[in-house]
Amino acid sequence: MNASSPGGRTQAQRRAAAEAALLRAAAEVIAEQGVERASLRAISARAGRSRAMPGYHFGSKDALITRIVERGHGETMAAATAAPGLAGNHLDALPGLEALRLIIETYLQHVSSGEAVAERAVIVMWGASFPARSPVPAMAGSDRETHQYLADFIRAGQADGSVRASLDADAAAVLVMGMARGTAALLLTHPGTADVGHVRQLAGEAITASLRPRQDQQ
Amino acid sequence: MNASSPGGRTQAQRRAAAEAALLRAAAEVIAEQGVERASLRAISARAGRSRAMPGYHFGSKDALITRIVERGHGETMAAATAAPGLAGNHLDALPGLEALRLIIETYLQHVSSGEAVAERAVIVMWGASFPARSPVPAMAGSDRETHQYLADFIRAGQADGSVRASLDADAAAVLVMGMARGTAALLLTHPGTADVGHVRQLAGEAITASLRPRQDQQ
Amino acid sequence: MNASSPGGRTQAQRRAAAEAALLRAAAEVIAEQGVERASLRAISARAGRSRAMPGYHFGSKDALITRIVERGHGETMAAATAAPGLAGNHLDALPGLEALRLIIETYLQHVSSGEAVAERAVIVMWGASFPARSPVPAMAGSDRETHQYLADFIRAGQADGSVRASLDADAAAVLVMGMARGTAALLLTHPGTADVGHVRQLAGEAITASLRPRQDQQ
Amino acid sequence: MNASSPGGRTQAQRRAAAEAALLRAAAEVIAEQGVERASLRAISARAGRSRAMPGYHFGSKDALITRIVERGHGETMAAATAAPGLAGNHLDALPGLEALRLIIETYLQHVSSGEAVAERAVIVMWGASFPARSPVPAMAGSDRETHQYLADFIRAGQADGSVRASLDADAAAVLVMGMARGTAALLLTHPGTADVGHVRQLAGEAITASLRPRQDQQ
DNA sequence: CATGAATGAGCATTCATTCAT
DNA sequence: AATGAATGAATGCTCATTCAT
Repeated sequence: MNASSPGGRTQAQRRAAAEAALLRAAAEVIAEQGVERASLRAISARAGRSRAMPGYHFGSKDALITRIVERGHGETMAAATAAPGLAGNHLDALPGLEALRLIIETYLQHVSSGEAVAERAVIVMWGASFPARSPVPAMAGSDRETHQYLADFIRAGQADGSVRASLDADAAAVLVMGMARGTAALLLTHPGTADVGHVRQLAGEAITASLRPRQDQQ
Repeated sequence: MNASSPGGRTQAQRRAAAEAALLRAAAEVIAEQGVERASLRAISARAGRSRAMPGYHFGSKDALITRIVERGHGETMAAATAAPGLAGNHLDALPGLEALRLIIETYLQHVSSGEAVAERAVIVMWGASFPARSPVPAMAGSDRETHQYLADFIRAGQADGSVRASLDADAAAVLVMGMARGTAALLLTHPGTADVGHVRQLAGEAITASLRPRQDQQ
Repeated sequence: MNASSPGGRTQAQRRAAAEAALLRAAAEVIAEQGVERASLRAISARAGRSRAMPGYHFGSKDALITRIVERGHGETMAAATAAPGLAGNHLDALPGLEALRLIIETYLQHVSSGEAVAERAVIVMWGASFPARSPVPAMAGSDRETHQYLADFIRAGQADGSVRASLDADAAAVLVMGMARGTAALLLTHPGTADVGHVRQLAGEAITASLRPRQDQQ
Repeated sequence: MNASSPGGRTQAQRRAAAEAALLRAAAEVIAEQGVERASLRAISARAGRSRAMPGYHFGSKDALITRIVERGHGETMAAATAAPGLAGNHLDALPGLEALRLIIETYLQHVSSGEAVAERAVIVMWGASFPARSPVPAMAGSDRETHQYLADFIRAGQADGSVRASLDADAAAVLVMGMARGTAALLLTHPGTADVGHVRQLAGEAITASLRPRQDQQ
């Protein structure tokens, strides 16, 4: 765009690179120290930039946090959608209950892999949002989106018969989301307590067994 | 003890009352503002005491937090044990799976009631313990105790036949605990999203359906 | 005095014992930590008494400090007077210059012995009195007494011919006192730097050589 | 460096000016109130800066104190080297004993002049270093340097014959340094007690008379 | 476009002191 | 006579933010 950028990298590109470096550093520091303890100084230092960069690029710490929340939400959604068990199929092609189980198992697998810094940061920020006056207001919206995302799959499952029609879709979504986030948090904070694969499989079974139409029981 | 205190309030009683007031106030402020934002000033003010009291009674903020964690852990255990559905029976008299379901349902009921300040504070502190370097080190021990408590019921269920013998008791305990804490957190942070009773019932069904011996499937 | 003290120890004796224990503990803590860092809590703890005892017995920290200053001053004077080289004679029987030299050498010997807690505390409090607004106001009076004590010996020496008549007795007293206190402080803070005996002997020679009547010059 | 600063005050200059103002203010407050009573608030206020500046420029109070110690040490050395009696000559050109006497007399003159804020601060910090656990750890190194500086002159005097060869140079250095610091402290804390000129002259005579080779005695 | 100097608010903690017992 | 509970003031320090360069 700007003809004055000689090296082939436009200013917009440099700006985007700087922001990406800051966001990555922020996610790392947040995952390590928590939202409140993650100082802009530490984030700037880890990103190798000057202390004023966060304010310059994002305006305030709250705005930076909001960006991290959105970014982590997006990455989590993308990772869930790109489930390894899909084999090219789209998630919507599966029965609702199967899609739900696959999403949760993929999520637990992904989070526990140790590579998902953004997802870990999201869990940390989720934890920080528990107080009544949350210092991460952006988390509320992200949570609502996640809830709707899961509830929609449950309703789809009720439509296609894979999910029991009589149950409250919102309550089921709260259960599924709470189970996924809660077990993920425990797996991260208490790594050696249980085998990740077993937990993941059990989580899938719990979803399937509790949401499917009643077969044998009356 | 001291005969010179005629009014019925000994110094030990006054001290205990002051500590109780501080602990109650601390739990409230933590539930409202979070662990880091809960300043000793605010806690003292809410307890109606001077700013130096937390330091005088507990030595440091960390020690106060530890006390709150222990207290909340104890109250949670007591509330779970005193389940309303027990009707005088002891928890150990039930089959392991039934006891587990009762504990979790009681917990969710209790937390959502709005009266359980200590339990809500525990959830908030649990959320604060998600970063790799947790500012609530005492939470780790409390979590481990809770895990063992649940795992023991699961193993008891495997012994009495109410829980599938082939599953990993630790993995199951992680799932149950994660589900309970995670759904409780969601119910607290997003109150109107789903009906508490439905979520509680679904949680119980998820536990029962996923841990009981397989009946129909193969 | 009080007939209600059964054990043979009167209340006045018990009071004196408590005060002595507090004063000894205070001198120790002051020698270790300095005047400002010597908290009444630490002093009480070292004396094995309750935290309110200093205030009860001395009224305030300043008053306690004043008592320590007076006590240390007295002990220093007593130690200087009981010089080991006197062999029964009284200090006043010696020529003024010789008495002065003996006082200083005894003082340096005594302070460096490691047993003189009160004297070390006096040096520490002397150091604390260097700021323009001293937190040890009692030190000024003690210093003045010491100055007069030394100046009197110098004037006596001028009268008996052992000290040069032409010199300013006050200036000489400042020099002698500064030399004694300053070298004592250095010996205490930098123990291994020089041999105590050499320093003590040199100090004596410096006093003798600079204050005696001129023999060879002119 | 930066061409965009037209007014002649670069950022580096502003930083240096701010640090100098803080150091000067710190020396003043320390000389007045002592090291422990010299709060960063008071220092900032006297420097006309905000309360966060000491932390920003020096990191901690200890680091600031260390800077003051080094600065005062340097100024003291510079003042001693630039003795008014030198008349262009270098200090090393004099006999060792003469140089030593000149250094001490210059020091006493300089300190008593009332203009030497840094030197007075050094004396105050020296006094604060008397406790066994000194709150001014940087003073130890500064003292050692001063000791070596003086001991080297004494050894040079022994080499050139102006100082008695048989004496312990380290012991003599302790005596000279203790005398200088001690008398300076007394002159500052008890201004009217003795004439500064007399004390200074007597100090010089004491050094000369006690360190020179014995002429008449024996 | 980007930096670092500078600020004011807030934090946990320690202290000498006072008071009821 | 003696204790420990309780207080308000003060301290060093960290932080997000703003501003001149």
